[in-house]
Amino acid sequence: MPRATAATEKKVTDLLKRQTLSVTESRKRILQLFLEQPGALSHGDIEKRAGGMFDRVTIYRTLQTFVDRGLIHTIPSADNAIRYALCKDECGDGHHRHEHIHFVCTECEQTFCLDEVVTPVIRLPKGYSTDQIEILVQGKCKQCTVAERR
Amino acid sequence: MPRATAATEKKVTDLLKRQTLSVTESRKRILQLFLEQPGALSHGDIEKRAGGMFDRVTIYRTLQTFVDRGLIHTIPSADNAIRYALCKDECGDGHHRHEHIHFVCTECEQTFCLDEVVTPVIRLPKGYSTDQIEILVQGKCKQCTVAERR
DNA sequence: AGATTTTTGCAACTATGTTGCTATTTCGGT
DNA sequence: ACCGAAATAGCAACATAGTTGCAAAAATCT
Repeated sequence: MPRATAATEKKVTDLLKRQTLSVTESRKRILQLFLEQPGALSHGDIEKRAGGMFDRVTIYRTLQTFVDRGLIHTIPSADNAIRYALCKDECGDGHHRHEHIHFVCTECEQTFCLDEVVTPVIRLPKGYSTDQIEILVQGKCKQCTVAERR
Repeated sequence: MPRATAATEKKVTDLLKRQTLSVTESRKRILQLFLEQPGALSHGDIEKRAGGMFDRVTIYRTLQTFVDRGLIHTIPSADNAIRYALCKDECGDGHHRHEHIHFVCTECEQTFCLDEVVTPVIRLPKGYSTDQIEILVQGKCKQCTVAERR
């Protein structure tokens, strides 16, 4: 877990300022963790990777703040461990607009956003209305498929 | 929460025997809870509805057993509360085959299986393979929509 | 730099989920 | 209907996850 370079330091600071959030150590560090790697992170993942640098409560609150401001979004799961991933720029204060699906790899156990796969329209029976659609695909990811062929 | 009639008593007993599970009070009661109402139930829901009749651990283990035997299936959620719903007959020992989507109502907060809505095929990028697809739609359900019009 | 506002860390608490062990219940055979 | 073997339930203890109130510390504004 590399320390922040000047460049990433500036990047996370900018992201926070853009959301009019005060720039604090924990926010910078947690945001950096998301930028450092492609997958989604659970609260527990962050706690481990931050290495006891912050209080658990701070991490909970920071994640909640990021979700509220549209910096990250939640990904449901079947194992009682909500994961969080960075949002693209379209998400703003309290509004999340996600058209992509989420992929859970059974090999590396990572969860990714597949931005290039758009959620299809789901036709519901009469009387039902749709607010939001979440698509969770489980399988083997690209990296793990390649790794296995070797 | 009505006590089991002779008819439902027989029904749950038959369901359990069909899976070669021993017929115990807790299994009968928990299965009955699922049959009594249309929505999905979380562990907590069952604990409440069973009214302290069984130990928490028993409920956890019973749910796990039911999932293993294909009597019920899990539904992921974004609020760290896995829900369980009855399976149709196609699910057997260790194999779950679900083609339906799940609907979460924002009004009544219930989760249902929409058996009539089939999960679409999702085309993934090269290198990814699919084991399972879970579709979670959030919105307002039929009952709540009707209730509001009155 | 100082006042104000926001955020953090701590403590305490609730809820959720797991494991090992023993007592009880269920089931198959008679 | 009863008995022994096997499965299940309950208990205790523990582990993990998430919440709230409050005082100390840090960030922001001017």
